[in-house]
Amino acid sequence: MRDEVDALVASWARERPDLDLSAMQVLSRVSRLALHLDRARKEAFSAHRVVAWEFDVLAALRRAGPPYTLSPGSLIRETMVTSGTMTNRVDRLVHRGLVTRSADPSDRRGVLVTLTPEGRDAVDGALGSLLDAERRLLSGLSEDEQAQLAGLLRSLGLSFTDLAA
Amino acid sequence: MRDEVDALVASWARERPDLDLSAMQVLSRVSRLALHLDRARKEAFSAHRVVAWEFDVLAALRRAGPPYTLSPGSLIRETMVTSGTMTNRVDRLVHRGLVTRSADPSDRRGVLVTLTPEGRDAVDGALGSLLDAERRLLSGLSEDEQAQLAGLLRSLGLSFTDLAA
DNA sequence: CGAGAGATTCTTGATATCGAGACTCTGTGA
DNA sequence: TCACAGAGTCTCGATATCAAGAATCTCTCG
Repeated sequence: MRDEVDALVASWARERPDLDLSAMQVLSRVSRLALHLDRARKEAFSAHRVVAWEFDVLAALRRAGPPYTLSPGSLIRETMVTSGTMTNRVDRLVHRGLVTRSADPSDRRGVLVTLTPEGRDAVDGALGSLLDAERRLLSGLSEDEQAQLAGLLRSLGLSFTDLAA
Repeated sequence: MRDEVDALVASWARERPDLDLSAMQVLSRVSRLALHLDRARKEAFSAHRVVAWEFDVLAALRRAGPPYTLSPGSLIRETMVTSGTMTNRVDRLVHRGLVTRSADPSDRRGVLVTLTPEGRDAVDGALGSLLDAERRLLSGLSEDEQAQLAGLLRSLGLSFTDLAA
């Protein structure tokens, strides 16, 4: 079976027969899959009145374990966004009652963001729907294939970050 | 070697031992790789004074072959953005002199977007840098592994779009 | 002990996106 | 032929992001 990326590469090959396009076969598929995945996540979250960026923040707090508290700096590192973005996100989550913001008693520069019970319910529900949706999306691959794919993606990601460093 | 996703899954497993997290092993890696890839693309394009969204539009026109002309509707389908976004993109590319906009002689509702020689130079240069960067990012995998990965991603993508339909 | 480098968070302004709806034009069916 | 459903494009308002810099506080080192 041919997919969109095969078509993409074929049209580049027609116009630029001088180039080696093999890298596209892998990396264009990664980008396209990520796009489709974003839409699927959005869909999965909608039943829980949560959008993707909210989930990212709430999930980081949930994963931290009780008392479900992290600094904005930790949240920035976990979610890979800038500090301005995180300030804005925390503001809106406070306004929705899903997290609270309080002063860090041990560092007067610092702030602590804590999940409320409502926030915890929201993230737990959304995670369930997300995992259901993801399993459905992966159902076309056998377990062996899924494991193989996870392994190759791990290798690729590790060599990415090595190159960046 | 462990990566960030192994750590992510491990912390979810600690907090939610009741859930089956295997799907994350594949799909979280896809999302994260796409993020890193976006940054690498941006970097590769910068030498040619092109940003990613500009490349996406110019590349669609370049792939179409002479006379390098497409309708906004075709560009929307190629680049997977909304019509409002495409209007805005074409406006700015016209302003930069990389494309022209003209009336479609055969349909008075229609518009034709055409690559200028400057646009063609820009996209050809950017494509070269992009492919160089992508090959570097993939250099950690053997050719066999790259082919295997491309094949698995193709299967996954095809089953995605089947499910969406 | 005090100065300055660094950490932490927030503010501001520029940018780019989406979604919904407006507008114009095409082409078909009665 | 003429209404009208639908295609194609654009406008507008809401939203979210980033980058750069300001403001505040900590802590090391001379």
